[in-house]
Amino acid sequence: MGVVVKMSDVAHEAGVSKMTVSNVINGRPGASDDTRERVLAAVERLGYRVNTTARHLRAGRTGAIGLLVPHLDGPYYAHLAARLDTLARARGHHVIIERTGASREGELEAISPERVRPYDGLVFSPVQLETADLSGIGVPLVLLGERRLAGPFDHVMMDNVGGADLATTHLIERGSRRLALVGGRPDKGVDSMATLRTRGYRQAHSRAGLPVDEQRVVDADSFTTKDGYEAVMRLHREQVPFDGVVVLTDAAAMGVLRALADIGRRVPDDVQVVGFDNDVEGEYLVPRLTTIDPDNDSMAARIMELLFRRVEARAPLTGDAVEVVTSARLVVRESTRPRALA
Amino acid sequence: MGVVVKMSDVAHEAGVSKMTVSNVINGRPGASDDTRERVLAAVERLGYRVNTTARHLRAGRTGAIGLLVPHLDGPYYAHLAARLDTLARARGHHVIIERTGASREGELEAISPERVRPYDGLVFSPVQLETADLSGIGVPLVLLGERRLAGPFDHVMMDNVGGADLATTHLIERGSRRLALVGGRPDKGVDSMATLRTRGYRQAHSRAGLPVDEQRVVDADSFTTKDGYEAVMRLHREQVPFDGVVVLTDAAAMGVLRALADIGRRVPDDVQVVGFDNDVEGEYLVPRLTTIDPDNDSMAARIMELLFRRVEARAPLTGDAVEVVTSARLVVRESTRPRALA
DNA sequence: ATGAAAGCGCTAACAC
DNA sequence: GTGTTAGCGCTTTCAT
Repeated sequence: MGVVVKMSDVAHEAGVSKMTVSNVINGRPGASDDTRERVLAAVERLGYRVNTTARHLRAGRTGAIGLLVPHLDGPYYAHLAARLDTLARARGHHVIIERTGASREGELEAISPERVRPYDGLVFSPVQLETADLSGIGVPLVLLGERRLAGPFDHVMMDNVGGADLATTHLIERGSRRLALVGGRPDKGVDSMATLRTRGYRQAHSRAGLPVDEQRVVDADSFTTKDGYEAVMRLHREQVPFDGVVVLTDAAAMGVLRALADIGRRVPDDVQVVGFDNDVEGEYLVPRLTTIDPDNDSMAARIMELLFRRVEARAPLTGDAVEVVTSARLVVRESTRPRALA
Repeated sequence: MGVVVKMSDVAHEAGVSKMTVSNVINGRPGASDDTRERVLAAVERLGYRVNTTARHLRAGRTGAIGLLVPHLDGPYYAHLAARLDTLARARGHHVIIERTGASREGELEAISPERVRPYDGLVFSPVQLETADLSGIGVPLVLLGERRLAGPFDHVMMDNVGGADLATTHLIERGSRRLALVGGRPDKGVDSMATLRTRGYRQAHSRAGLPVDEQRVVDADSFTTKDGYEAVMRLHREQVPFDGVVVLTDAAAMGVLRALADIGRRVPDDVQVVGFDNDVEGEYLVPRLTTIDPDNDSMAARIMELLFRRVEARAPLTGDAVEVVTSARLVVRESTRPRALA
């Protein structure tokens, strides 16, 4: 247990040199099948595992990928972190999470040379910072999230517009004509989750040739369950007619469902509801929530692909920045009707 | 930017040897004040930072602390992870999060020699595993959470019993006599958050000489907002009288507050409510939630203290296991009455 | 009080 | 196809 097996032990056991062991372990060519087998057998027998610290020292790397996120309150970034870490491990790295607090100072500190030095690469979800703030960064960097920063940075974002369009179109196809939007927000030039999803809602309407009734577009502070509940209650109080609700998040959709129950409207018979995010809870609600799956897994995969392209090339900023928008998928469950109405 | 300053550069700049630089940097004795100053000046001027990878290689360590948790759904473990990471960094380490999925297989895999090897130490919140499963572990380990495993392991837990007692006693002192317990669970020998907090509720009653009316002890599936809401609705439907509610979690307390509003009972005038966890949201509820603060920060501090005691001694299991119970604190806000009634 | 040498475990570069 | 040499940046040991 206490004994640590090193490469030279394997070399000795297999009757070869350390270098040959290294070559075999790393799948490099230039070792006969015979030698390869003996080495692998020795590795197996001794239970050898490479010392990544030594490998990183030699390679001039640390093995750490920094994930800079505004907060860890919701499940979103926590899940993303877990997913990214799994992917990083497959490449001999690991993910360190740093909270920026969503403030300009917090973000500036997090990307300062001092703090950034220990990382081989960075995944950053910016809230306040602009392109200029990132100019001197000496580390491979992938941007994440709604904010589209011009510049030489790879950027991965979920398809907020397309997803909301998908959700809205689904409700229209299944017979709703007066669609409320819970969490809608006016488009003031700055992209955010809310403005982008609102754009998708409008886009679907215009494609279907349906007008948007502005009194049905209700803002919802922070997209919590409570906000969703109150948004519906407000519509009800003000007697705004609606037969479908597009909700900006599943959390808020939970509140929407409860509110509809409280005011005696059946889902999906009287009102259809569609959420966004595909939170696990949605599957256990009554009725089970139809929602948009932003496919966070493939988002995480794309992020790591882009990041390691640069990490491995040891080139933080080689001109060709890539922008990836991962495609959203509709998950139909019980809060929308099983098929189109006549 | 691209140039990396190493210790030999500093040594050259200060006109001393690497060894002297190392001594100064690490605060070791045996360097004249004069030399020390020159070295520090050189460090400053060149912007030198130690290469932790090299340091760890030399020390035979990795710098990684593994945090093995069942899941990352709620804010609880996410916050803990962030807190632990901050503390670990102060000691030149960092925290890697691993999800076990709360299953026996998941936990066994996570503590397998293969997976554990890359860590200098482990913080583990066990759900299924028993002492025997941890027997051969060759890494410093601190256990975390409700489950009290016999054995040579340090263990840190929050004071669930004391906290619930504190909450219950507070309600009694402020004049409630018929206290409901939302999330209560019968004590079947296996300790869990729910059974421990239930014990505190009973303990406070018996100390105050008050009987516990079992029909007021309501189970709540998974302590979500919805569970809390439904628990109160059930009490209401079954016409169980109550003038105070102890809720096992703040999340559930949110549902309790809404339910009380729905059935027209004023808080704290008709019914007092106290939660547990001191979630940030509690401060923004209407009324603001009185709650128990489990002091997660000092819990995190104790965990790291205990862990590094072993990491630095390079002794995973030196006989003297410590069990720490961090003390809970009452946070009085608006959901309980400002002072004792006559 | 300070320094020189050796080596942590691995791999790039160059023999053989 | 395989081995040898050298060195990544740091710290332990032993001299001075």
